[in-house]
Amino acid sequence: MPSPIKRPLTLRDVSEASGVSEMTVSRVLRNKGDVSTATRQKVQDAAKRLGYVPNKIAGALASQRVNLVAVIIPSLGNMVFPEVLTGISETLEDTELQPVVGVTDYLPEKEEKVLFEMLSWRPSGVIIAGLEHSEASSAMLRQAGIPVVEIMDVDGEPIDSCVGISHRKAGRQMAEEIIDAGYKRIGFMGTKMPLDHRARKRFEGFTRTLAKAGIEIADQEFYSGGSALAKGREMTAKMIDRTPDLDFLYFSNDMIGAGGLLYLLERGIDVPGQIGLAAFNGVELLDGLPRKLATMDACRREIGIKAAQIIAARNAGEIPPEGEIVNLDPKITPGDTLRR
Amino acid sequence: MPSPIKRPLTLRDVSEASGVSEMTVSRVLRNKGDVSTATRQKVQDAAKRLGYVPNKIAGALASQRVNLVAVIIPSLGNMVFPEVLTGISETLEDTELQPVVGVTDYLPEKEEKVLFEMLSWRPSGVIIAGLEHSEASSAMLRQAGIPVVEIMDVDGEPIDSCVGISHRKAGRQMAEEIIDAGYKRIGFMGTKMPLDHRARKRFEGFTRTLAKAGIEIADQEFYSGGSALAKGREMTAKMIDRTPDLDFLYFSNDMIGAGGLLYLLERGIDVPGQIGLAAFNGVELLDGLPRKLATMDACRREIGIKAAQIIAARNAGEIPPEGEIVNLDPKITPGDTLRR
DNA sequence: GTGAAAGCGCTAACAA
DNA sequence: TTGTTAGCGCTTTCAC
Repeated sequence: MPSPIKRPLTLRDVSEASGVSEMTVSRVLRNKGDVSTATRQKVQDAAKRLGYVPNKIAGALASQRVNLVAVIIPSLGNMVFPEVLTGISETLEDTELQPVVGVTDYLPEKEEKVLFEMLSWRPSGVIIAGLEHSEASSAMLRQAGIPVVEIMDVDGEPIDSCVGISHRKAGRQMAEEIIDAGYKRIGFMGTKMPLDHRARKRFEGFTRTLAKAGIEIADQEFYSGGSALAKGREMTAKMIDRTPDLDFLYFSNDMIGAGGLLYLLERGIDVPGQIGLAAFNGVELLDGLPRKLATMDACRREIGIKAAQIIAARNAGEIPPEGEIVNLDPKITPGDTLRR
Repeated sequence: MPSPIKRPLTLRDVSEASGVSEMTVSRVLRNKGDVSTATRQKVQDAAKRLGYVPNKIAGALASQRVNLVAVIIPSLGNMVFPEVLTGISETLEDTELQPVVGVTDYLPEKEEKVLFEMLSWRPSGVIIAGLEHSEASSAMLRQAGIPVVEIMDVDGEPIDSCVGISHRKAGRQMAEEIIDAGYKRIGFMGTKMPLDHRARKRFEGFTRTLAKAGIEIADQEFYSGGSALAKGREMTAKMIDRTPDLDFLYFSNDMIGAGGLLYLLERGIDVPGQIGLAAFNGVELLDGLPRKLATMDACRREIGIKAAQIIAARNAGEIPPEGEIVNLDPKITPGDTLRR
């Protein structure tokens, strides 16, 4: 049993316990430089026996290298972001880099705070959601002198690199699909979030394309807070009540779309005969629904993977520090709530 | 526009730019000690103008204090854990502490790795899910010399403090409820995860209580991977096909429960008349379902809040470093899938 | 293959 | 109120 020392152990403790100089102990513990098998063994034994945990703070300060990647996202409650994180983690697992997550709750001030906080740990790179940042945040990112990858969106001016989809195009594509299918009286439901720029861009792309075809949104409804599934249900009820001649509902996310779908089916409304439905995101959840909701894949895992690859490559010095723009292609899943 | 310096700025830069000693600059930037308003102003101006971001690595090393709390959870995809995180974040927001999340994927080896990694940053405390850890992990936690709070579960021997519910009791309570309602032919569906000890304990509490009433699980089914909603649907279909005389289905989580519910309703089966249903977790999602699924609240936010409070109090030296055990009481939400 | 010395950028403790 | 000195625990560099 290891001795119950309260003060955290230092290299020196291992050095003394093994009779090897601190420097050599350090080398063994980092697998750096040539060390004879004998001393290596002595050191490893001692370290293990004592339960030594190296102090990264000191290591980072001395080496001027911190193998952390700051990942800044708006929320963890959305499922969309955990999926991006999965892609990032998977990719970084093959490197010495480690992701550290910060959450902004879609608030620019909080983004600023979180960013400042993370940069003060001198990470090797930053992956941050969105292209819209406050003056201060942009300045910090630019000054940081480390690779920065803005993700999820490509509609705008990246600071450095950028991996995502065009949400304007996503909105446009869905609108085209709906127009092609012959729907005319279209209702929209979304979140009451002026700061969710991606949702806003999708909406813009959507309405503009409809407008070009001479169609205007016939009704719309926004929500905030609460269970998205329940909100989708409620909003749908309200909307088809208020505007009974709607023949299509476009939801800004899958969860409210699922709520709407469940409600319509319960009411015995023919989907997609009487009313067509589409949403956005392509979350796994949808697989279990009674009918497959038309949606659009936002390439979340791919975004995470690509972003992490960019950081890793830059960190390894493989890529000249140049901005790279990766514009992924969101694909429509027609499902069976969109008549053909 | 700030000058485009590539080397990160140091205190010294601010000191030179403001004509104030490094030490006083440090004081201003940390709001520590008395500094005249004049110098304070000078320093703040200079820091802002240069875009100085303090180096926490150096600060932490010098002060021997790191205001980080390591939070170690099995997964981010489960919604349960983001909710715990929310409670933790909220609570720590009022302090100088910051949560840092690590994910284990329910793998003990990964837990060990993540723990080692996090401890090497010398955090001020650890919040870790579960009471079951490898020898090495337990040793690290014990040796760390910082407050450790094990969360989600109280059925076992905590290393230090512990906040959670008794999953055995949760299983027992649900079994009692079902027995009281007069159900006799009970099917169980859960995850194929020998390492999810909490699910295991719930199952044990459940079956034992049934056994005491002379009831045995009539059928069971386990899944892994994929969309939980879809799996719930599939498993339910398979099970009521295989064992048509079942009058109750108990699901180990709400998502598969929801899938089962949707399936049964679609098939036109009377719930809870012909078949009763219950699940576990009390996730918000359930609010939007056609029928309210009976479930049990696992007090997730509360657990996060309480755990963070313990760490914060210990960190502030308010509480003698003694193990505290908080046994929360999970409450049954009967919903309307359990006949009375 | 191994060790000694000199910092990394900041803060504690003390002095002025 | 302000400044000086001496590290924090490690790694870099260079000598052996």
